[in-house]
Amino acid sequence: MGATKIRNMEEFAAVSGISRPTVSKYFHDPESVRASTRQKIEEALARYDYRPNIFAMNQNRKLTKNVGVVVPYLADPFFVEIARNIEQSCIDAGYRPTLYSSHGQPELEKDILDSLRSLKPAGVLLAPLGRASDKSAVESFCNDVPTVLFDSGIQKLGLAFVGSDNPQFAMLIVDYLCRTGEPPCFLEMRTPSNPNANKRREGYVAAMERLGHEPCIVQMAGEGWDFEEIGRREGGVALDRKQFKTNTVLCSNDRLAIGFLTACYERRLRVGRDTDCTIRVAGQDDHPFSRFTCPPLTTVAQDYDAISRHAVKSLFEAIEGDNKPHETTLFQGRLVMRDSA
Amino acid sequence: MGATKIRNMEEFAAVSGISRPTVSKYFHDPESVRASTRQKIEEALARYDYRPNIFAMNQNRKLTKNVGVVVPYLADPFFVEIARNIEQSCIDAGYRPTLYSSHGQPELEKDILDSLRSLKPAGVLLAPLGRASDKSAVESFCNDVPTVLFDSGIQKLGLAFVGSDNPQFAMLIVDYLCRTGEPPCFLEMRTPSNPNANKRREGYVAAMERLGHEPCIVQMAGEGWDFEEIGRREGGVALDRKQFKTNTVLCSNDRLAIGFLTACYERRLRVGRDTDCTIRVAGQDDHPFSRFTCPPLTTVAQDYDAISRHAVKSLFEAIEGDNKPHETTLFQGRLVMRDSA
DNA sequence: GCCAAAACTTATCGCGCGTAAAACTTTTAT
DNA sequence: ATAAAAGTTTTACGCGCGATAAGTTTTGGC
Repeated sequence: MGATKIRNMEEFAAVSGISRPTVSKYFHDPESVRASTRQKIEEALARYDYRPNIFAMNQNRKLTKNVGVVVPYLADPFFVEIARNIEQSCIDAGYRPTLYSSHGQPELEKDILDSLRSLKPAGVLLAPLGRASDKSAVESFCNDVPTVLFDSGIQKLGLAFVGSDNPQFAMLIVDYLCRTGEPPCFLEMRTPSNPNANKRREGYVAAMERLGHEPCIVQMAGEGWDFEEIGRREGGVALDRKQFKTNTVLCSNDRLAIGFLTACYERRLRVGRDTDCTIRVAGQDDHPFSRFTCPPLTTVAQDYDAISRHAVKSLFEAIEGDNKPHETTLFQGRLVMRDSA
Repeated sequence: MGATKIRNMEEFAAVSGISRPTVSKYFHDPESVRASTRQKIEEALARYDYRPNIFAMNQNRKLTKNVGVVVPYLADPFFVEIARNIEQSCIDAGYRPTLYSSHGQPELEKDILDSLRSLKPAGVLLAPLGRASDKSAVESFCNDVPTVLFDSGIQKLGLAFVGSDNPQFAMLIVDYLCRTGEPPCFLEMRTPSNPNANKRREGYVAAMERLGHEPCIVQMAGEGWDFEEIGRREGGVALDRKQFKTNTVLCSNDRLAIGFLTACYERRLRVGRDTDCTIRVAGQDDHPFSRFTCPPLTTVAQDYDAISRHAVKSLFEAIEGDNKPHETTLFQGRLVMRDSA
């Protein structure tokens, strides 16, 4: 450590024996300067630990190194997992990710996009609220800022969409459930926040028809993102009303399933595939907690890793010039057999 | 909307009929200008929707309006809940919160603090990793940036510490468990990441001794933040080894309890307070999922709301000049009786 | 209506860096 | 060896705003 403190790039350039514009170039892209120059700068960097003023940098740069990551509901560990992967990929690529959660509130989502604009981000990875999103706000945002949508797509907005092949999810697990017992009923919210729910229902219906079974869809009342509570309360109502025509229930997602398992427990129904069980329950997503429900939840795993990796890749390709048309990438689910079905 | 686009404060001042320095003053604090002036500016604001360049603002201001919020592990919905409250309080106070998660990695925590420095935040709300934190890094950060610690305190670092009265948590639930059945054994990790765990153990021991029972502490192997899996795997080992001297297990926190419930399920142990149950399990925290375990988990609720509210309040008081000495504020827990104990 | 205080205007500087142009130096290719 | 290419230095300007000083207008209390 040098004793003198470096106050700005001018001073740092002086102690490293390089001119300021070249130093500036170095910070923009270390590879863009000659190796001998780079070495000089890095030696000075080690001795004085100077760091460019981030505000002054971003003020004049057309494009900052900021990347916004927006998820609809951070209380869902699924999104935390995705966010963690995305953040890491961004850092590795030399960008500064910032995480935002809409917390299920459309107003907040709008505010986030609004304040994100003023950060002049190089790009944004956005998982929109879905049905509740202010479409025109999202659309105008996508027009202004390079944005890749993930998890839940809105029309063909943004540079690309990366998500899961939801119909395949449903088909995969319907297949499994039919092979191993009675065909499943489908439990979902009447007005799901997330458009993926519709794809999953359609996948369920298609799979059932293909296998020659009549679909049985049970829809629950309730709004918002409090899925577990809705699954418990309204799923319980459905149980009491005997709305399930078979002993097998496929939930639209794991969080509903977790709540529904509680409803079953409250009614002393044994859940599982053993002979002494009266009901089978399955979910979709492989929520981090599904491993720990009682019984552990059989489900279809989203490929968190592939989704986050590909979303980041798409964004950076677009930022760095590749002018591709809008592309939708969907990843397959993987069956996770546990004890609940 | 006016047709002409406003490029900077100069132009905006022109269309609003006010001088630039006064407009600047307005954006710094709307109350600091005359009502008639404020009205003129706000009318122009409605017509032209100009927003000051955030980078130029922060470059010259001694203090930005940025507030950093750092949590150790976002995959734990407890921290999401706290973060959500804190974010809202900051926004209401006119600040810009930014959320970071250390994701259980000490290196990442250090990086976050490092990059936070360069954002010149007005203040930071930090829930450190705890035992794994780089103490000297946290200390030097606290010396440079107004920081309020929460959840897990490190010595007397920072402006203040806001958390839960952990000994009281343990006493509260030990009391309850003893009143309603056999005295509890205490299940925890051998090397807990979080210093709160030690306080809880001490509270447990004190409460047991006060009630004339011999403490029984079962410690589990395992490192990291994967509490549920540790509770399941190592809790299961403890069950198999019959390490619990009574039929009641108090877990150091809810996430361990959630995993431990799975371990019980795997061994076909009925958990609860009914006569046909063989084991009672309780947790501490009132994790958002505890309502949905099977059986629902009896626990001690952290006062999320009070903690987040008071942490933000402490920070803003300190920022706005009150030069108080370091103050520790602990909130009481509330017993949440469910079916597991 | 007077007068001091408060609020505003005008003018000017500085922040730390990006960026561009022109002259210069080093490296690479022929 | 020579020319071309690539990298570097010097010089200079601009970004959008914060901050300040000196002068002008408005306000509110009497």
